[in-house]
Amino acid sequence: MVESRKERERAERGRLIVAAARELAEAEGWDAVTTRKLAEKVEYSQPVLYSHFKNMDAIAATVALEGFEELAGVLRAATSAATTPTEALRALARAYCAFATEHPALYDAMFVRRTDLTFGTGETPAPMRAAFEAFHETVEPFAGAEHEALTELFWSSLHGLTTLARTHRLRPTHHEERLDLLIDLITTGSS
Amino acid sequence: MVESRKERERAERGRLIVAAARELAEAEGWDAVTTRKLAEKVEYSQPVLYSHFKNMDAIAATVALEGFEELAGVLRAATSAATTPTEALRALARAYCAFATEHPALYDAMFVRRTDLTFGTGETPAPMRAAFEAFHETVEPFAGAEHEALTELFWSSLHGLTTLARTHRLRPTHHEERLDLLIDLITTGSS
DNA sequence: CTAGATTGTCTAGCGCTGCTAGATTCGAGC
DNA sequence: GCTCGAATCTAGCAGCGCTAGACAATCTAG
Repeated sequence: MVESRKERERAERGRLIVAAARELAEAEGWDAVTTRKLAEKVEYSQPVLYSHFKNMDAIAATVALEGFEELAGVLRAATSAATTPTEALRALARAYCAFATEHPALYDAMFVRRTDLTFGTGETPAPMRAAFEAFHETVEPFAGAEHEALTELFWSSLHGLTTLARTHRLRPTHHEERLDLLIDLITTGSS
Repeated sequence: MVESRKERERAERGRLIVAAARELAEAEGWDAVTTRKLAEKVEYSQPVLYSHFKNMDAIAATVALEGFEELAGVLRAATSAATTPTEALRALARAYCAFATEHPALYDAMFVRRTDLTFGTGETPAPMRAAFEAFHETVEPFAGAEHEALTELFWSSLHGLTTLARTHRLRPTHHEERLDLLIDLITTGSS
């Protein structure tokens, strides 16, 4: 069928656009991801971008979704290798920070840039829920009734550590020490 | 002396620019703070802005510095009213989050926007050191050798909580619960 | 195999941005 | 009142997100 071939080619070009946006963002930051540069990179004119996505923010949101899938995988891999709950917690924290450090632009799209991706509602996309679920499960052995709150707190703390460290607002040499301290507080916590 | 009058008027206009930028940012977000709008607001042409500041980022940085002064004052006031270390810690956390909530654009300039303000070095401006110092002192009763790290961690956790909450990435109804949990972890911590 | 319709793509342009060179106006000192 | 330097503005550059309308490629029907 001609239609299905066209559909496939079109989808392929959509993926090409997202990949180009991600590459450009990781290489030069999101400020450098302009419609003109992006169009040039995929070797089409600017209007083509708008036949695939509503606007630039939608492209960034798609990149973010890709990031959530990868993050969920990375977190799963990290915790599944651990043999004790504390080890799992530490592995999760390290994996999360490593992910943020290795893919700063991706992390920006996921957690820093303004986005209309909805968190914590029924419409939250599956990859986002999966990533959050990894936190939820790993924190479980250390939580009581406040399980949900501890999950959010742990995630928030890691988010704060990574973002402040990345923008040179924390001493760059003491990352491990801060992380160990966080793990320590949670594992020897009050619950 | 004529020169000193000119100097005064010039300084006054500088303050006017910063105030206008802050107002505009709080009212419509930093995206709306453009050189043209800013120039119109202070009733001068755009080039005048550049005779006071190197560029728009420098204006935002000056707004940020103003924010650090205010934050330091707010934190001092909050902790000084407390009678126990735990109360002080809780008051600090609440004051910090309240500050971030009440002045979102100011908070952005201080902690989210890319800036060339240097943290944690010898050249760090006094207001920034003062704000950090409030954290440092309040955390002290709960810290051992890792005093510095705990300060950074506590600050990072609050930063993570506020930024994620503000961008609708956390359940909006459970802010207090998360905050209490953080205080609980630190006060009953391992040290 | 060609004619016409449809789909896809591009060119050109709008109104905006940060920033600046060069013209112009203002005001102090004589 | 005039001159000269400083202060300020006008006008413009290059680039931004985004889109209308022109054009080209492709499919369908005769």
